[in-house]
Amino acid sequence: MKNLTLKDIAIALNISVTTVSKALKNYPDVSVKTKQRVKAYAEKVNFTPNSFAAYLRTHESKTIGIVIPRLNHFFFSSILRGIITEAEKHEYITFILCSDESYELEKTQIQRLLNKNVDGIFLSIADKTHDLTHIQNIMDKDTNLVIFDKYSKLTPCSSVVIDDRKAAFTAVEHVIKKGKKRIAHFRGPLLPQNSIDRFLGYRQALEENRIEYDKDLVFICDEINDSEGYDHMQQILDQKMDVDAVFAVADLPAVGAIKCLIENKVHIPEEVAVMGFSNWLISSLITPSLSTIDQPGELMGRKAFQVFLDESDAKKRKEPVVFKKYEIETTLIERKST
Amino acid sequence: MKNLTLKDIAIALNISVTTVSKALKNYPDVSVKTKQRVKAYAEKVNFTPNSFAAYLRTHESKTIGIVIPRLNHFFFSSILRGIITEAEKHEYITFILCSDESYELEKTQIQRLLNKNVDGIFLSIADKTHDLTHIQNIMDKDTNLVIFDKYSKLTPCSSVVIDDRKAAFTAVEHVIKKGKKRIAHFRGPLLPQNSIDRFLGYRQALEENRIEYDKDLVFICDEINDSEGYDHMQQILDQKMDVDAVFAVADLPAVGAIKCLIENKVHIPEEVAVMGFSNWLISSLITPSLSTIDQPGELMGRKAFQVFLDESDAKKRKEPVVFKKYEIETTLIERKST
DNA sequence: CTTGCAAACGAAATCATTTTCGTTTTACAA
DNA sequence: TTGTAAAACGAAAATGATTTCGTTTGCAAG
Repeated sequence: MKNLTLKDIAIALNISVTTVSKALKNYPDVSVKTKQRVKAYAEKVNFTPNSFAAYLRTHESKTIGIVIPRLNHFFFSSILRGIITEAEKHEYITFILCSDESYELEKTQIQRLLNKNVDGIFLSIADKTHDLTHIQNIMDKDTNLVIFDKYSKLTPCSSVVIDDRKAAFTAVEHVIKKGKKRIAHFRGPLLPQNSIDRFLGYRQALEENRIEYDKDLVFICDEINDSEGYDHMQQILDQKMDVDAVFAVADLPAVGAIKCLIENKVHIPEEVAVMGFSNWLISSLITPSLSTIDQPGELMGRKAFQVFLDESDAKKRKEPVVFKKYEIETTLIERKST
Repeated sequence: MKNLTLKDIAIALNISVTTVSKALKNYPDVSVKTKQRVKAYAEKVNFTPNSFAAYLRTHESKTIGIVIPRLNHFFFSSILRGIITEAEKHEYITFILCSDESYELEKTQIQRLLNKNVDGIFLSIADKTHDLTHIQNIMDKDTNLVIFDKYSKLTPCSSVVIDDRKAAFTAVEHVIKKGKKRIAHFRGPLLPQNSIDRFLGYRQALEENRIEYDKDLVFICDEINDSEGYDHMQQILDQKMDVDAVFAVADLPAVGAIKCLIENKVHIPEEVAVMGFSNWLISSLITPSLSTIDQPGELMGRKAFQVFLDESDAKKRKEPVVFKKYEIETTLIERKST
């Protein structure tokens, strides 16, 4: 069964293709009677206009694309959900690509989205992304771009992020208020701004509470997973370091640390408290449950789409687009691990 | 900066649009010299053909669509990853939609994909899907369909699944071998075939090991999450039921059960063993770690795409398409909870 | 010098929709 | 009855790539 076209309807009703098209789009120069006839028939035969042909004229694909560094990732999945559901409400449909934290892939995938003439691109840049020529390509093609979570300070576009520094500050201060003074930090890799900012928040919290910063208490997680957290924790225990709390850059390393502490029969939080970051589902399910910072992914996704829509509208009205940085509020979630 | 077209290249090189198109697609009736000239120029100006215009002639969109019931879900994310990465290798790009387990949404989303003229649809049907008219729409439009994980026995298409019954059988037998005899089952809702099959596997394992089936030991999880597992477990403890193991339909309810057991200071696995299903990341991270059945999502996704590709090729060669059911192997993962 | 043929190129149709612009029809006042 | 404006409709161009079918050119054989 081949696809129905305007022509088929036109022949069936013995009118022109033009009139059918206009009737369906409520043009004023079609009589009410004809409109009804056309719409009724289109409904009956379940006609839907061919989006490809439509694009050729309108140059609106009603399509967006998302590039994220990881797919199997609670936080990014939440963002996806936010963008997709919001997009659906506005009749947009979403391509998804995963860069696997690779700059090369990120580049080709963006090119692929541009080739598909998406109306907007949503990007969380990979840890290893160093230059921004691929982003320039998006600009050159005049495609809307919204960056979320992982950003670079240099990108000429709007972004939806959290205040990593402030959130980390809150997290560490919470631990300090619990009476902890020797707080280790499992930080992320050197490159993405997020891990830098969270580290800075950590330092600032120490500083403002007159706790001396000890660089030996900072451990780098090259990959943000549980085993790095486990290993760092084990090292702390092996070396009998004086540590009474850990603030991890994300929930997974924190969970790894907890696993290690349990296996070594160290009491949480009495002997060592553990603080995560992101509020993944897992943080509420482990025992003891993990205190963390809630990073509302779905909300960020929805906001990102709205930003896109606003800029898209502005462009249509030929207004100048001003780039903004939207900071979504995070909240401290206190659980048993602190 | 507007999009480059064949015409732009043609003008620049002072040849016809036809020749440019043919040169880029390696037609034999273009001289080697011209081909080189065209390709070099196209490369230089970073030309990519407009996919919408191409579709209009070829009727191949090089696009696929996935509809899944949940997005923020470890197993489905893995499948996504499998399909997307495999699709990318073959120059396909992927739309994603989420039905939220709603039949209505599933229906409209499939319609949306059909409107976008995707070459193939990958579907895991929602729990609440009862009739299959929307699937008929896919057939009517002669679009390839591959069903994975959640399937219905009635759908006229290929599917990539696991043998839920056998896997559940293996899981329960494992628990029995550990010396357990009073094994409760937290089953899924009544509708999807998976929870039925897992339940049947559970019964079969009991039967073949001469353990009497006790319907009071079967609890239904309407939503497959941790809190239902927690609540059922609490009920078992409150009523002091004679239970020495639990086999849950999925990892989340199993994790809930573990949480409950820990809080009630019941020893795992000595007093009560817990068996999950799916091998979510979380199952290896909690303490005690959860024994489970590994359901290789990414592999299933890759297989699903290959099935699509095969059927797609068969269609192109006008060969008849025979629908097959591919069963992916699952493996028992023994951890501390048993 | 013609004919035949292959190599190289291009005109034009095609895909399905949108939209401009022109034509026909209708309605109503003069 | 005629004139005129508005209402209703349709022809055709345009979107950009693909592909069929011709056309041109050069060259060799007859």
